[in-house]
Amino acid sequence: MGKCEQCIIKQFNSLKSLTKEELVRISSCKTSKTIKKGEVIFEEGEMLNGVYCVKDGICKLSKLSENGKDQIVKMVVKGQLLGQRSLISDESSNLQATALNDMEVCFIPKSEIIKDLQNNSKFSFDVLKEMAHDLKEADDVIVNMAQKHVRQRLAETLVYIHDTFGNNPDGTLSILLSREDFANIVGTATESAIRVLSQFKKDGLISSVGKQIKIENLAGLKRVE
Amino acid sequence: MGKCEQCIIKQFNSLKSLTKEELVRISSCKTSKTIKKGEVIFEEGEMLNGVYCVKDGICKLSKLSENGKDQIVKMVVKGQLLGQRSLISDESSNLQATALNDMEVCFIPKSEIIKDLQNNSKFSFDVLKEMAHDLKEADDVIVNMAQKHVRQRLAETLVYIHDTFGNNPDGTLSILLSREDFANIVGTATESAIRVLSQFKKDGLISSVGKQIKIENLAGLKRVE
DNA sequence: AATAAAACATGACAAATATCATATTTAAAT
DNA sequence: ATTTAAATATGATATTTGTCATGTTTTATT
Repeated sequence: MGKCEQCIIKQFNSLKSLTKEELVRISSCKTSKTIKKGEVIFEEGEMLNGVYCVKDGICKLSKLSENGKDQIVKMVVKGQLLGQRSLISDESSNLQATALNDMEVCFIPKSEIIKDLQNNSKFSFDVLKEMAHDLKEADDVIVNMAQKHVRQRLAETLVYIHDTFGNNPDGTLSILLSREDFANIVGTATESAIRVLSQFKKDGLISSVGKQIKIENLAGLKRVE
Repeated sequence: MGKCEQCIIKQFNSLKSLTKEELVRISSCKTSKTIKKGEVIFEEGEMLNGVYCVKDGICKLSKLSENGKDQIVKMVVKGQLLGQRSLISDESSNLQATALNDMEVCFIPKSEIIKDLQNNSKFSFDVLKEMAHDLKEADDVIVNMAQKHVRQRLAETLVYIHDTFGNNPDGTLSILLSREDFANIVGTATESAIRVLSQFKKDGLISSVGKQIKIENLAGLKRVE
């Protein structure tokens, strides 16, 4: 099993602020897991006893609404941590995590993380900064949900995925999402998401083959109202 | 001017985790301010060089959307802190803070707070916990905005205000909001908010005299779909 | 007290979105 | 390779919500 001290993934998250000694200690008690596409990593309401460090793959964080729809709140990719919030507030998870493709993750037990949060102020300040950033993003999503149309939210989602998660050599978005996933990000009916994407295609803003989507006119997408 | 060590307000927020020495130090550099109803405490995009501790009154945190509407993201009442997020991520404020009634606040300079965040791990863990809680609330709001109807969101807002901020001896909600404020919380047109509130009144769920709103049927409001 | 300005209220209509029905295509399973 | 199931697509229609117009009430100002 890999050693945390030597793992390059940590430089992308707050674990980079741990000392070598702390990393060695964490390395000795962490466990590696492979998670298959579609598998649930943890459920809404589940008590987490640790955090996951995503070494490879992508997952969605979603919450089931009373109307039976799953609202996707955030996506977590390679390099990021999963489950910190629940761990810190010592509550059961508010969201469900589901793998969007095959994943490699390391699980670090709660007790170890808490120990470091209490002793290493650089680490805890780093976690704090990440949380502050997440909160800002969440506030922005609230405003978008409340004030923008489905068309606009979907256009912005495409731009966001393009800018944040990058794309394949052929220019297609690196993340494969079903139309239903898009609907659940934007907060609309699947049919509506399909309709809007079809329209974007007709308008030459995107092209698509199956789930593979390519942005053809980024500036145009940004102008969608 | 009051002394932080003796101030009872701090027990409601993370400042309670500061040592007596830290509180004395902060007390010596804080400034008290009175803010009139309707006054802006800080604007969107403004760089904050400190946090506010709310001694009395209530304010709204909002963000201007491109369509010209002000989305209210959160309300901050007596006992809570204001501006921590921007301070921690070292960015300009993402939201505007506006007093909903006359307020008493203490302003604590950034340098003092940062010093304590770095040296007092109990304090920083406490701030972290509060932030984690805010993030959870924000995620819930996202789901509600995306999946529920205006009627339902407004009913839940009334219940939330009732449960969180309490009510006056006569049973009316302790926070006075205009119909426009309600619309800006729920993310709808002012006319729609007015219509829905009128309907709630007809249905006997609430009663109202001007801005004074009284919940007449809490269980009924919770059942609104 | 008179006037002006907000805030509140409501109708009529338009736009956005959801829902239901039903093909068609694509992927999965035997 | 065939069958089955799931995902995508699109039309028709209903519901929700927004916008504009206009009137009334409340609050603020002189």
